[in-house]
Amino acid sequence: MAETHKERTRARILDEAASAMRTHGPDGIGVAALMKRAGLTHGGFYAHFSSRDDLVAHAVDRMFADSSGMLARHLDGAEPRAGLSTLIDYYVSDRARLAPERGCPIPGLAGEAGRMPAAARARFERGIVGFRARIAVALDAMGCADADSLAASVLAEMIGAVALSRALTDDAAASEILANSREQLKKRLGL
Amino acid sequence: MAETHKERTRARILDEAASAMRTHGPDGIGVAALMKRAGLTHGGFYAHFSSRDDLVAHAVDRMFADSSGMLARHLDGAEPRAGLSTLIDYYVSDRARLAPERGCPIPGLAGEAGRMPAAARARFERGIVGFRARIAVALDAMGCADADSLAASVLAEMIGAVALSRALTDDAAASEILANSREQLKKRLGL
DNA sequence: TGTACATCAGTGAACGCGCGTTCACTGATGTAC
DNA sequence: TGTACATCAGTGAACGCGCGTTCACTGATGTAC
Repeated sequence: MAETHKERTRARILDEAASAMRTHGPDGIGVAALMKRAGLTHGGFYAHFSSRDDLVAHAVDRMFADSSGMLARHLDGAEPRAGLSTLIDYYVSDRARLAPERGCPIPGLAGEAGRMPAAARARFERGIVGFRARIAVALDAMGCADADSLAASVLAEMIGAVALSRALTDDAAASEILANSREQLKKRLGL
Repeated sequence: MAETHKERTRARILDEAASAMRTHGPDGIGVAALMKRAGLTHGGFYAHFSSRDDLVAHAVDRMFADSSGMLARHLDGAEPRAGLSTLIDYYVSDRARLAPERGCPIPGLAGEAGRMPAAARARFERGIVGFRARIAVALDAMGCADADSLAASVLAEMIGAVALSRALTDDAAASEILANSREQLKKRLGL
């Protein structure tokens, strides 16, 4: 069935919310500013979401939907070693560091996930668990004995490196952190 | 010289601010609530800090002072392998996961560091660089060839694992993430 | 095909509230003589 | 040692502002006949 006008509007609001929240955090954008970005007035917000908390929860889903598509593009149907290698290069990168408004929300928001409203937090958790599982599947296909445990460790370094690099103001130092972790990650995995 | 009454009061405000901000983020506590926690009324705040941004900057310093003391306790004067091993066990732990209000601010705040006011961000960056350097010194003393690069990678996994574990609501899963990373980190470093 | 009407996405003014900040004031403390 | 006075940490009322939320209304859209 075709997407209705209302569904398209809602998607537009969610896109803007996901983008703003990845950059500025869950409290980083207000209802009025968000609706303005979506080309609407603030009063109309409540035709689409029951409250701001409701928006945050759905925005988290929206962010992980993007993230999941990115994982699929690298891992699905690819040879596992090659897939993981390109995933690491893509994820632990200056592109990711410099464009927090797009891509995976974990590096920017993991620290605040515990303070999110309950519904948003639960969806964030689901996103993390899913990400880790995708990596574990690839490691398992590579013949890793402790794929699950290693997947968690790899995810931790990936998101830790991106988060650290974003916290630095020195561009060269930030870039170097990422290069280090790409190298160390691939070395650990024998890629 | 003895600490004056005013200095003691200021330290009390900073302690409360550091504790609240580690848990609730830089915007997580207001001036009024903070001063109440310190046993004062909100108007007195401006006798100690020129603005809320000024407070945040000094609170970041306060957090890293605690963190630096913790590093010194584990690494200074200890055999480097033993020091790093106990540091990893202490840092990547359920204790750290469950008590974000104390200890190192990096896992909880790295994602938001980029959005902090400039002065706070600069201090946060200094804290990260210092932490990494302490680990690098220990790795170098162990005879590591690429101590600097490895130190960044290790720090990334340490803070990534703690951040991930705090984002999970499932206690067992959160605890397991930490156990995984402790094991993987020590394995990588040959500890 | 053309008119009448119901629906409902979106408008924009208004609300109560908590925020950071200001400021005239208080009252305890410590120095001067 | 005792009194007079200056200092200044802390008080508490008030400010303007932006927030999330509500609500009476508008006007374009699509269906019924």
